[in-house]
Amino acid sequence: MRKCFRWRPQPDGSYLGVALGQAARIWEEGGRLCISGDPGQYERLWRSYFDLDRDYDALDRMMPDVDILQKSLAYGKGLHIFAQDPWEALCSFLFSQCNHIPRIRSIIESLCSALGDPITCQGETLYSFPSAAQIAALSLSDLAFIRAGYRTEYVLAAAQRVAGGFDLNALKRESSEYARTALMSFDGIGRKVADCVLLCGLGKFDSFPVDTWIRKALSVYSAQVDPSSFGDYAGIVQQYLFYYARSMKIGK
DNA sequence: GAACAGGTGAAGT
DNA sequence: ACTTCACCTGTT
Repeated sequence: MRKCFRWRPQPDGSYLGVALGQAARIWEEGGRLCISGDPGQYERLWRSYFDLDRDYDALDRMMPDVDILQKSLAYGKGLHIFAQDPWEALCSFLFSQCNHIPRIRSIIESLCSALGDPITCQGETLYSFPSAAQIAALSLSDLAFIRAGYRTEYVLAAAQRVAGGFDLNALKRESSEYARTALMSFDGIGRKVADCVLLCGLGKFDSFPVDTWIRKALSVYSAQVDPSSFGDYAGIVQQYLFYYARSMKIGK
């Protein structure tokens, strides 16, 4: 839920969201995750999207005895990294630069509700994330309504490139290094955004995005962390750290 | 109303 | 190679 901007809490405690063109309601019942829809849809979509087959508890045994890492692990217990669509992840993290989470959300929501396809789920209407082609068909001034400032140009240029044939999904099969370099060739994508897309959009769990919160937390606790020592759990460690640092406002 | 926000890229040392 | 700054705009 942390790095995903499209699941909204509902009055009854459940969450409503859209992913990969499908809508669902999710809630917790007796400590277990429940997802609306039929078993076929679960197998096809949600099982991999919510990353339900990974052993997140492996970190309990692997996490070094470093104060802040242990605190983060205890605090964020239960977190999962969602397998977002690469294009949606790319846009979301382009919007995220120098922005607060509520504003990122509102930019994405206005984009989706204006351009996405409507999907009904249990009486609610939600909207899919617009494809690159849908966005590429518009001009910069057409897109002014999303109020994303200078980031709109980045997203429009990326949309034109992806709609023109750049295959983001194909990067899943490449090495993290190759995919990172490819992502950083987009205007407005630097190391941090690229690493977020690697982790949340391309399933590269060795990616460890370093943002201001991670930087501050590590420096306040004067902790030395070598992401590569975590192997394919680096991204999950990063999520624990981020969530803890952000919630505690470490360094503020 | 200034300062800042889950960065980036260009220009300046 | 390291430091500084502008970039759009909503919130604090």
